[in-house]
Amino acid sequence: MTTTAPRQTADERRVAVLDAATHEFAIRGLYGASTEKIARAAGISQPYLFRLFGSKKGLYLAASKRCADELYEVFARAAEGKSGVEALHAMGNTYTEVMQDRDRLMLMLKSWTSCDDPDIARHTRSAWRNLVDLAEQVSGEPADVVSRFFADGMLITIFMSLNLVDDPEPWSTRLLNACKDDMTS
Amino acid sequence: MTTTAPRQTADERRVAVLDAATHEFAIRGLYGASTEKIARAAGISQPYLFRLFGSKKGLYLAASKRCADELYEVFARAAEGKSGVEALHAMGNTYTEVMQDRDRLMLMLKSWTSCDDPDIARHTRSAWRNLVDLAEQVSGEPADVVSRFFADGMLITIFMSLNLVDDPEPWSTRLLNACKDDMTS
DNA sequence: AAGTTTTGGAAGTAACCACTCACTCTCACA
DNA sequence: TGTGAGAGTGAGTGGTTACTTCCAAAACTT
Repeated sequence: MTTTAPRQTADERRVAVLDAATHEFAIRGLYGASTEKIARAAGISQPYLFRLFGSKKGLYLAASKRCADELYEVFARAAEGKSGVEALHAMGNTYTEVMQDRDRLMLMLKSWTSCDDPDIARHTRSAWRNLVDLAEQVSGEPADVVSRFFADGMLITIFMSLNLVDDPEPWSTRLLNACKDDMTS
Repeated sequence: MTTTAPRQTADERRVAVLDAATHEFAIRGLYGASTEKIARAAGISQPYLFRLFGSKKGLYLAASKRCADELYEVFARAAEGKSGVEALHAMGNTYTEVMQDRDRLMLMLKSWTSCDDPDIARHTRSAWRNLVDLAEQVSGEPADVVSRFFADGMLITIFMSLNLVDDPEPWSTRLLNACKDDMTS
């Protein structure tokens, strides 16, 4: 008597695959990750993964897109009903929370820096444009304030990827404190 | 009558291999780049590449290290005889010049964001520590000024990798102008 | 001239890769 | 009860990969 695995809809499977893919791509990148490992981690066979997402790059873009969309949503919700620097601070606070999820952090970062693939570059540019538009419109602050918001965000992001937040050094603590002061409340 | 290729010393070859490796790793990253292609681009066979550098990761680290060392040197020379924000501005100006070399830019960025490998992470942290120490000591400015210097640098770097400097959009120009204003002179 | 070191490569090896083909099984519904 | 659509995979396929073994020839040393 063999136990029959419960069936799922394709959409449910897609979510599971995206979760596994986010993890693998975050660690090893587009080229380093293996579709076989992703499929097994999602509990399906490798051929089915290709049926669901077409190609490895298709899967990468889907995972990357989901990440970017979620970040946008979180930002928009955080700033709801706020304006000015108050809105920016709300977004900044949310950002550091969201990026505690290391898979999310590393996948975003990898997409931002893997722009030698034109498809990834196009997606990344549009994700950035959306975020900047949101920050400018919702805050109404001038470019130098918004610029500083994103610049501080980038430094924090790089330092998080280097694990300098959980495992700090004196110099990194100095810089982080300074830029957190004007990014969050 | 076959023309005999002139022999070179191992050190000369190593330089050629590092040049080729910097290019390939910058575009495709540690996992995506092929040692075969790097060897051919450097004008040698693949086995000899492994003799010169031991392993693919060894080569990656060597290329990455050379890049970081050169950046440090360039910074130190730019700030020579200067202090305060003047020193930072000199370093900022040099930075944007140096990073015109896209191979250098992308390889640095890839190292900063490929920290799931402990060896790469260790190297990246120490490179960052050196740069921050230099900026703090040579400028003598407080942490918030130095922090802003690096934060602006990060935003510029990401935007350069996204080609938003050579192929700008209105929103990116706004942000870039704002942060260039207080990073360079 | 003999011997040693160093530069350099031809020819593998074993593992892994993205992706395909042909196929089975389940289940909703007519 | 039968049929068709969607869920799911075993077994490949052709190609690439990092890395090794072993050998050759040039160049330096004595």
